[in-house]
Amino acid sequence: MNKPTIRDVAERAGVSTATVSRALNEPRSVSDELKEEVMEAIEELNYKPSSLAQGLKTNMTNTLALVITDNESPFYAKIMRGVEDVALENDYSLFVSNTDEELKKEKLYLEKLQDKATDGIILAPTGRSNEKLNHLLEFNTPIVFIDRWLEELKDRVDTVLANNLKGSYQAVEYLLQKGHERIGIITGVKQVVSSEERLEGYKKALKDKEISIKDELIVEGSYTIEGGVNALKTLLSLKERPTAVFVTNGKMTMGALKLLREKGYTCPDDLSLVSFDDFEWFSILNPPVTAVRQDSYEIGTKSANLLLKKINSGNNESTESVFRVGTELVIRNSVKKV
Amino acid sequence: MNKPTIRDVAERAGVSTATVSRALNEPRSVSDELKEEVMEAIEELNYKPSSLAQGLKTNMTNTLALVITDNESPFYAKIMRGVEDVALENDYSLFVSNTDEELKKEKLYLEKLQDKATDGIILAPTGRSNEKLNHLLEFNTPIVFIDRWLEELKDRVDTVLANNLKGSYQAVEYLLQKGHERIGIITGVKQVVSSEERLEGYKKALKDKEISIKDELIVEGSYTIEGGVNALKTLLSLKERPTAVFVTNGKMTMGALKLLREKGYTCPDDLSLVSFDDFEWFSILNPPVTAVRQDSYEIGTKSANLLLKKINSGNNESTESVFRVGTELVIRNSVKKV
DNA sequence: TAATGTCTTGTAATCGTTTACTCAACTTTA
DNA sequence: TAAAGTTGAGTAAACGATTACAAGACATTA
Repeated sequence: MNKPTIRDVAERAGVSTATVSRALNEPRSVSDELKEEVMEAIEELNYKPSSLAQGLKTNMTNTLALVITDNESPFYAKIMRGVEDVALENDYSLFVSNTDEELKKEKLYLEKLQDKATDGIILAPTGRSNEKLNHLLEFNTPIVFIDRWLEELKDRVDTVLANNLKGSYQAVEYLLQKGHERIGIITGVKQVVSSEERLEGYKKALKDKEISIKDELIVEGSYTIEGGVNALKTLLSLKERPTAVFVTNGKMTMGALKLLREKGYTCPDDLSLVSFDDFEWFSILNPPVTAVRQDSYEIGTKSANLLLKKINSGNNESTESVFRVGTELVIRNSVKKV
Repeated sequence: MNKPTIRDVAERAGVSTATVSRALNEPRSVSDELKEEVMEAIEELNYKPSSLAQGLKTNMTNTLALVITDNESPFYAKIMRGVEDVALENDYSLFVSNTDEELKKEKLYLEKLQDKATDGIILAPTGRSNEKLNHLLEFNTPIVFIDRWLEELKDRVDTVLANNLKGSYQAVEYLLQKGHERIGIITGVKQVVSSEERLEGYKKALKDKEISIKDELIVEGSYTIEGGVNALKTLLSLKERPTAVFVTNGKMTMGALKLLREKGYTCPDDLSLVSFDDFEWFSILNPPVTAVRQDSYEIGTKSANLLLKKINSGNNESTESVFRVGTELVIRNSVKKV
């Protein structure tokens, strides 16, 4: 059976297509009798207006896109939830895609989105600028960044992200309170703000306690499990080992814990650990891991609401530009007092 | 700046819109000179054909939809990855939505998809039939089920799912080998095949060893963390406790482990445990959890490929109807010998 | 009663593509 | 050299909605 069109409905109800359209879009302008006839026909045929045709005519598709780096990460999975909930509430559908931190894939997806005529895009940029993004901006597609931003576009695109500096500061401050002074940090992907900010929080906390910052204690883990493993390996091979590490995202924490287990080290006895990102399963680990929780669901809802506001206002200028979402240190048992 | 249309390109290249369209869709039918002119104009304007208009004309949108119950579950997150990878390879975009096991949300999303004119849908049905699904089928939208199916639609819709019975059987067989005889099972959502099959595997393994099946050892956990907690509570409150439990999905395993920790029980000393679903973090738990791994990535790729085949063949009849993906028992340390 | 305004409805153009038809300009063939 | 075939282009009609415009039927007003 073919999908019914507005013409089928019109015919069945004995009215013009204009009347059907009006019955649906501005019900008050149609008489009650006709309205009823129309609705009946719609019901009988299971008619739903074609979004394609509507979109073509109205230039609105009621579609958003979420472009993240990895939907398997609980961090992004929760963000996606937030975005989806807001989208659903406002009757928008959602495209989702993963870039795997690859600029190439980011470009590819943005290009596809250009022609899908998405009403707006929420993007976690991989870090470098790219021409497809500029095309989209030229054509006034509303865009909101999450978790990261691009320096060159900072004044044209709003960003929603956690208060990385504060969260990071709290984590390291906590380690200091517990008596640790030789604290390693495993950092994320270079050129990505969230990563840089977390490093800064670490430095600031140390500085405030007048503890010198040692380059050897700063190791890059590039936000992956493997990276976490290797970075911790490096830290553990230091002549003078750190007594604690601050791991700046959940995936790398997973890697770090894996390595500790393999090497037969126990946490926190041999090494204390605090993680940025708090995953659900942290609480059933042995020991339960102390972590900085960022409210990723809120990053999702906030960015989606922001995007919708832009779409609806038709105003594509950003005013406030950076929106911070709170963090919270969840203290468990992976840090020992020294 | 406004999005350039095919007319803008045609004008700039000094040809008709038909030529532009042909240059893009059947390059051999256009002379090299004109083709070059056209391509140049396209480049200069950053022109991308409007999918909306194309879709309206051709009835193909190059869009798939994935409707799952929970993208935060690693099981579905991996499936999504599989689907996305296949989609990207074939130049399709992907809508994703969560039903939270709610029939109401399932209906809502399916209804939205009807008018978006998605080329095909991959659905993890919540378990009960629904009229929106029937509408879609009436209008010949290709659909593939994953992880579950609906009895009434079994002959009209193909399904891709794990070999639940075998995986389950292996898990319980393993427990039996280790000397356990009083084995509890925490089952999933009722009316859902994957859940029923896992229960059956459990029963079959017991029967084959001529161990009687006790109703009190079968408790429903409805696939949620909370459910896992409560179900295990029930099992532990039995006069005669089981020495092992088989937990039939990863989320409930999380709940079970949570409860054990709270109660101060240790695994496997106080209770052995095997999980259906193998999550990445199982290996860093204490003890690492023995689990049945289902290749969810393959469920994703297989279902997507199947769907694409249906879309391309225009043939919406299902022939084989059920596709099974292998499982594997990953033995770690959560089962002790008795 | 005629003029004016309001309320409903229909007609037809339009959004940006694709594609069935045409047709002119060459090639080929006998 | 004339008939037939091949190529490469353009014209214009869809696809399924929305909406400016027109117009008929009433109600209102002077």
